[in-house]
Amino acid sequence: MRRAFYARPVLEVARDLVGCVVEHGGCAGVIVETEAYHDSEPACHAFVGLTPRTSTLFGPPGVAYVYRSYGIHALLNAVSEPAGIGAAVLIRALEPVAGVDAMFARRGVVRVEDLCSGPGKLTQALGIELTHNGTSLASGPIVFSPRPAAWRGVQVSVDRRVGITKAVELPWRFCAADSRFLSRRVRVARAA
DNA sequence: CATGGGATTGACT
DNA sequence: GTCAATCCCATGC
Repeated sequence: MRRAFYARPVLEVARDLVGCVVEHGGCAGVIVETEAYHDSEPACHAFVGLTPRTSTLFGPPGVAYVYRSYGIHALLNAVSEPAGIGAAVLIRALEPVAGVDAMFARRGVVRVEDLCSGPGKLTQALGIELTHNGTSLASGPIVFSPRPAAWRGVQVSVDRRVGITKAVELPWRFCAADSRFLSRRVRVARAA
């Protein structure tokens, strides 16, 4: 997708990225789970303002923001909203569609459901590293492309974000309904 | 310069 | 269900 796709409200970008394709390292997968982050809320790294770490988030949209989580995992985000606004979409899970053998080799698991069903898993499966921070999602090496025809009308479920301690109430997680490749099940809304 | 806290995962009880 | 691994960076002295 071009830059204009990402230069929109991050909630729209997060929803619209479900069903799109991510390619890297000879592998590809369809995005089945995303989360939105915005500098107006404390769960977002950009909440603290412009620092060396957050400069990617405040930069131009359509760029990869990759950072290390828990000292171990690289997490992939798509910088969104116009430059000057710190916002990004976290890619949390993929349905593997190409290069599955390479994914198994990188992951060392036996079930296809374990390849990309989490934000740290999918970066390992695709060989995405911290050095990809700041690279264009249009020209690569990580490339995002529009929904294949079969995903054009995908049903998207909404849920609260996973693994955060602040702004936990915001319904900013978007999942392909009924996908078996999610990092966790969508929590069904409880009756009031 | 020292400290502390994670947008997680996998191994283990 | 619990818990440690491990590193980047924001913050505070």
